[in-house]
Amino acid sequence: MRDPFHPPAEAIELSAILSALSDPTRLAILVRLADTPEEIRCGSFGDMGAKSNLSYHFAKMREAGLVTVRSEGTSRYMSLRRADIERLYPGLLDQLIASARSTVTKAGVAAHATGT
Amino acid sequence: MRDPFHPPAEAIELSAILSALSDPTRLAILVRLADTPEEIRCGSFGDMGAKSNLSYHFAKMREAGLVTVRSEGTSRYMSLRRADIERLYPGLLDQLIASARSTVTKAGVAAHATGT
DNA sequence: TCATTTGTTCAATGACTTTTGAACAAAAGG
DNA sequence: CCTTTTGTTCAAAAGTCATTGAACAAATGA
Repeated sequence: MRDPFHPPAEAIELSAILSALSDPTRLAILVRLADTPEEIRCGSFGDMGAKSNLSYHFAKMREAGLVTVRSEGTSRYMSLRRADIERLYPGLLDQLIASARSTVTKAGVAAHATGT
Repeated sequence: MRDPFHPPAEAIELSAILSALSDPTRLAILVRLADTPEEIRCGSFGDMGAKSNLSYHFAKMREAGLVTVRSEGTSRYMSLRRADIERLYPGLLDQLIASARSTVTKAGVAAHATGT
């Protein structure tokens, strides 16, 4: 499979980053990516919904400039574009991750509402 | 005019905050609010678009828990809900303001794209 | 009372979002 | 070659978003 398109760093817009993270599922994906030092295989998010829907969420995050996606065999591996985002918006990504962590549980979805 | 509804602090969701700030006009409003120590009269944003559209944007920000709106005479005054947001998501609001400042110019809309 | 100021609400429009299942594509393994 | 694995793309549906101008409401001031 071919590697997908990624926007160049200069084209990463703040509003697009926030838009990408305005969805609870994608916030949960962010936290999982932040909690994992290596790349994550896209398939390992299977507990978060249907394949086609996840594919849609991955594309959103990739098009916003939040993640890099790499193809290998039949699989795809994702990781955060830490350096690019840090250079454009210093401190932003870490802060978003910290805030998201307080909202997202290990299970994958929102807490706060349930009081945990 | 009656004061509008505001969500209680516990109901302020991260995804709603990010959603409210995923729009360039509202990011510009955020920066203007952050740059002004006192409340701002809603009418003073007239350079950012049509009245009815601004009213829509104000409502979005208010419903997300980002701002407080107070009525006085025929006017409305807006300010950031700094304390509430700081307690729920420490550091988040200041970071978003800092990042937004690098994207938004005094004129009101986006820079970065134009290279300024 | 009548007009002005300030802002909201409404209806309409066109565009985007999220979600689903079915169809498709590409690599790998038998 | 056939099958399995992994993931994308497509079409459809239902919902939300941003924007506009017109109509409305409420306070103020002549």
